[in-house]
This record gives sequence, C-alpha cells and structure tokens, in this order.
Amino acid sequence: MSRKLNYKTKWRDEIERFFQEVAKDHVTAADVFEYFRENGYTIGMTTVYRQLDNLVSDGTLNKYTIEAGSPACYEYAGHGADAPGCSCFHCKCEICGRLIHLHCDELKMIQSHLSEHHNFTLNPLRTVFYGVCDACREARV
Amino acid sequence: MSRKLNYKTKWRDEIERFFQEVAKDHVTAADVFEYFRENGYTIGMTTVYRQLDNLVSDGTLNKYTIEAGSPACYEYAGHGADAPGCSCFHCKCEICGRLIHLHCDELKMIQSHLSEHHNFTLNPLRTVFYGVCDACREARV
DNA sequence: TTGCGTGCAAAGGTTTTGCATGGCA
DNA sequence: TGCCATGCAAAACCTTTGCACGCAA
Repeated sequence: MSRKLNYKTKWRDEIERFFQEVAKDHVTAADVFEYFRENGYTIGMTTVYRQLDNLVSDGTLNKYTIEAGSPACYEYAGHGADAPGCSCFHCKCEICGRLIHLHCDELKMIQSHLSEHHNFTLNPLRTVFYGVCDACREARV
Repeated sequence: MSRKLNYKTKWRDEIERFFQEVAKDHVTAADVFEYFRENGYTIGMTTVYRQLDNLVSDGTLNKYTIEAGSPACYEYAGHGADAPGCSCFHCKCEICGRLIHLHCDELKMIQSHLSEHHNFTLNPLRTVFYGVCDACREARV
C-alpha cells in the first residue's frame, strides 16, 4: 500500500475549506474552478482535478458518477467522526434530474444482504439509485 | 407524450439482432461499431449512437452508466415477457472493475422500501451498485 | 535539495451536431 | 411527397498528460 504523500498546500486547504463552508451538496470540478476564478484567484482546471483526486483518496470527499458524459460530482465527507455524508444514499430522478439524499438506516439492510449473500461490500458513497421521484411519478399519470 | 416514430430500417434490425444473438452481457457503442466494421459493413458511429438511443427508448435495450469518462454500456432487455434482464441488478467492483449480475428477488425489497417510504420508483435497469467484490476483499486483507 | 504542486497548452476519449444524401412510409 | 435515417466531418464536453517552473518538506 504505497500511497503517495500529499503535500499540504494552499489549494489543498482552500478547496477543502470550500467544501466545508461554501459548497452545496453536489459540486463539479467546474464549480470549484469557477468559484475560485470568480473570486479573483488563478487556479487551473488541472489543479482542481488533481486536488479533488487527492481529497477523494484521503476520504475527505466522496465522488459520484451521476451520468456518463456528465461531469462527476463531489461531496464533503469529513474526517472520520464528523463525517456528515457517511450514511447517505443518493437517488437520481431520471425525468427531472433531481438528486435526492436519503439518510435512512433501513437501507443499510441492503449492505448487509449484499455482504452476507453475495459477498459484495457495497460502497454507499459511490452508489446512485436511479428511478422516478414522487413529483414526476404523479405528473406522469 | 409525443414520442418520435422510429422507422424500421436495416440498421435498427441488424443492431437488435446483434444484441439478441451475438452480444455478450455488456456492450459499448464502440463494440457495436467494430463488430459491423469487422464484418465488412459500413456503419457510422453516429448511426450506432442514434439507434442505441432508439432501442433504449423502446425498452429493447438497457443503458448503464458504469463510470464517468468511460463508455456507456448497453444490454439486451427484450420485448415484454421474454425480457431476460428485467430483474437483474448490477454490482461493479471498484477495485478490479468486474461487473457482477445479481438475479436476486430479495433485492426487490429495496424497490418496495423506496417506493413505500420514500416515494421513489427505483429503476433497477439503470442502477449500478458500487463496492468491492469477494475476490478483491480477500486480496486486500 | 528533493520531489510534489501548479498552470498552461495539448491531447485523449466519448458523445453530439450540422449537413447533404439516401431510404422508408 | 414528407420525414426520418445515414455517413462524414467537425464540434462539444469532460478529463488526463507533458512540460517547465514554483513551493513544501
């Protein structure tokens, strides 16, 4: 397990602070880039991607693949105990595109079931449920 | 609901046949393209994408987003009763990349739970579970 | 001093769009 | 006839890589 050492630099701190204090739930690399550019900082897209990768490796951020061809989304996970998104499942509406957060302990039974019966360790931080949300289901009747 | 009429053309039939008779579980647009090119046909990437879209709209194929930046995967779903993939869940190992098919009725409780408690109609054909498969879990100890 | 971090430019891979031509209904 | 399908080329889009320079340890 030779994990690369990540230096503690300006951008690492700034991006982590952005996720802690400023960012809404789901943020793309482009969002991060624009935020700093609009506030007068000169940051490169390359740096954004590389630091996001670092923060994901750390466990500081979670990365979600919402849709192929669409940008990846990142979310603050915190360090250990203060992690707000640790038990959070995500539902994506295929019709309106809305992304719903589910903080539901019952869904953890999915993890248990997959683990016990299928030897599969589910990663809820990367798994997105696709379907139709309540509003769109009613509208479609 | 003004769905576009899809003509019944050579490529529509050929691609559907390919999925029925030739294709393995998961196929990318590039796979389809290469198959026909290697067999001496002149097909365009554009046509592949457009017909795949049509077939997905029909419900003939299912489309999976395995990973952002990677090509989307398609799978034959069949028409109505003879649909082989209808109750099929997918697990993707984050380490080795293996894609696992689960034909498990117990997992349908997830759908019930989401539907009853969260007003969310899960689409198992588009949802991919991320995690770690048995082989990789053991190897990582 | 060493080696990662940074920014720019360029490349890579997937998917979409414009346009003229051809085929289905 | 009218509209969709097709193929090529080009563009759009997200992400990664090469390179030279700067900065942390």
